[in-house]
Amino acid sequence: MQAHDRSDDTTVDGTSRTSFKALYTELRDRICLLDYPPGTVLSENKLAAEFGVSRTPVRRVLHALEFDGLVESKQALGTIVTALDLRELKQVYALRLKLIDLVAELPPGPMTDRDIDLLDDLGERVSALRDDDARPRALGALYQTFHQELGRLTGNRPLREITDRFFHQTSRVWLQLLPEMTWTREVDAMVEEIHAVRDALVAQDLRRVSEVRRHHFRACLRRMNAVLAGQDLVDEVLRAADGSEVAPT
Amino acid sequence: MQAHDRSDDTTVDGTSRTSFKALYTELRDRICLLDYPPGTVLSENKLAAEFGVSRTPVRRVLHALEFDGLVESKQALGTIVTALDLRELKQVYALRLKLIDLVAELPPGPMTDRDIDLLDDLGERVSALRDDDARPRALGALYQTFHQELGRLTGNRPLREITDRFFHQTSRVWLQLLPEMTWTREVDAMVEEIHAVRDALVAQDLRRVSEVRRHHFRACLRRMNAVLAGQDLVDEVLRAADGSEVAPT
DNA sequence: TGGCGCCAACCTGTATACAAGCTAGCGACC
DNA sequence: GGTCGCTAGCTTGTATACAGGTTGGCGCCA
Repeated sequence: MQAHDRSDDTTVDGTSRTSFKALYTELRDRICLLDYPPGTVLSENKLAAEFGVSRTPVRRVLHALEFDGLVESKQALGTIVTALDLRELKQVYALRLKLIDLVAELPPGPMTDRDIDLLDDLGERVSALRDDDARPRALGALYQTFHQELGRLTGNRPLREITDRFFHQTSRVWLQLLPEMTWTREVDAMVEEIHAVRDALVAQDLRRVSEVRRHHFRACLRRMNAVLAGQDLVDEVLRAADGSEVAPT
Repeated sequence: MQAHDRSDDTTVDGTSRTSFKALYTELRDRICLLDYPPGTVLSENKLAAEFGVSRTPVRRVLHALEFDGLVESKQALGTIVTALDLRELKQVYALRLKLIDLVAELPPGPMTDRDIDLLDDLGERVSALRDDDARPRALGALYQTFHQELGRLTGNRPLREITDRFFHQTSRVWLQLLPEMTWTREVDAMVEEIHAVRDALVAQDLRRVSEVRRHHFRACLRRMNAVLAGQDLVDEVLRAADGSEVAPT
C-alpha cells in the first residue's frame, strides 16, 4: 500500500501487488494523458498480449479503472474510455475545491528540503516548455507530477487518496481544452502556482498553500470556462464555492 | 450451467451489474455488522458455492472490498476480514468530521415528505429496541439505514460516495464497542440524533443538520473513547477537528 | 515424550475454455 | 438499386484447470 517505493519492474517476491499497481498506473496515465482519448475501445485481449499476461489481471485493473470512472465496460461491446460528462465533473470540481482547504485543516505529512528542490526542478522543467511549440501532453505529465508531490504533504491518507482519485477524474478536461487555450498563459500560470506553493512551503504555512491552490484552481476554471463559452461549465461551481465561503447567508 | 438451480434471490435477468452489486452489498453488510468478525477467513470457493456462482465474480467483489479496506487478500493464505486498525481509522474519523460540513456547503439533493416519514418510522424502530435486551446488530443495521437515508440529501454524488465508503470503514468500531457501552444511552443518543435531524430537515436547514450530526458524531467518539481508555483513540481526532493548527511533530 | 520434518489439504493468483451478445458487412431477395 | 436478414468475428462475463505457496497435522526419530 506504500506509494513511496519506486520499484522499477516486477520483483519476484512482490508478485501480484507491484504488477497490479504498475499496470493500473500505466493505463490510468494513458487515459489521463489522452493517449487513449475518450471513446477509445480497450480490448482485454490486446492489453493482455501487450503486457504479456492473461486477461485475468488486466480485467482486475480495468474494473478498478471503471470504479474510478475512467472506463466503462459494456457486455459484448468492449471497455470504453468514458466521455467527459461535464455535468458529473462539475460536482467533482466543486468537491475538489472544498478538499483543498481540508489539507490545511488536518495534520500535515512530512516535508523535507528535498521536496523543495523537487519543486524547483519541476518549475524549471515547466518553464522550459514555455517558448517551444505547445506540448499539452508534456505539460499534463508535469502537472501530474506536481500534484503527486503536493499529495505528500497531506498527512491524512484517506484524504490523499480521494484527492488523488478526483484529480485523475478531472485532469483530462483541462488537457483536452489546452490546445484551444493560450499556451504561454497556461505555462505561466503553472509556473506561478509552483513557485507560490514552494514559497508557502518554505514558510511552513499550509494555509497559504491552500490559498494559493484555491486561487489557481479557480483561475483555471475561469479560463476553461472562457473556452467553453456557452456551456457554463464551471460557473455554478464557483458560485457554489463563493457563496459558502465569503458570506454565509 | 449449474447456476440456474440456485436462482432464488439473485435473478439473472439484470446482467452482471445487479448481481455484482447484490453480492457486494451482502458481503459488505456481513462484515460491517460483524457477522464476519475481524480475522475471519473468507474462502472464495465457499462463497462461490454459497451464492451459486463461480470464483470469478466472487473474486471481483472481494477485490472491491479490499479496495474499501474491509478485507485483505493474502497469497496462499486466504482473504481475511481486516482487523480494526485504530491508527488508520483515526484519520478516517477526522476526515468524516470534516465531510459532514461539506454536505451543507454543497447543493443539496431532493428531499420529500416521504423521507421525513421514513425518519419518523426509523426513530420508532430504534426506540422499540431500547428496553429489550441489547441487540447490537439490529441497532447497527438501523443506523446504517439512517446513514443511507441521510445520504440522499447529499446532492454532490462524489461526496456521497466517499461519505458512504468512509462510513462503512468505521462503522464496525462502534458496533464492536457497543457491548461494552451503556445500551440505553446509545439507543437514546441515536433516537435523539434522528429526531434532531428530522426537525432540521423539516425546517429545511441543512446547516443545522450538519451541526446536529457533528455534535452527535463527536459525542459518540467521546463515549467510545471512554471505553477505550488508555488507547486515546479519538482524542487526537477531536483536537485536530476543533480547528486549531496542529504542530508537526 | 519431545522435537523435527515431510506431506496433504487448503488458499489465492494466473491462464484458458466456454457462453452470451452486439455489430459490421455481405449476400440474397424484392 | 434498395432493403432485409443472417453470419462471422469481435467483445465481455463466467466457469474451470493449473501453478505457486503456506499451514497444520501426522509420523518418525532421538
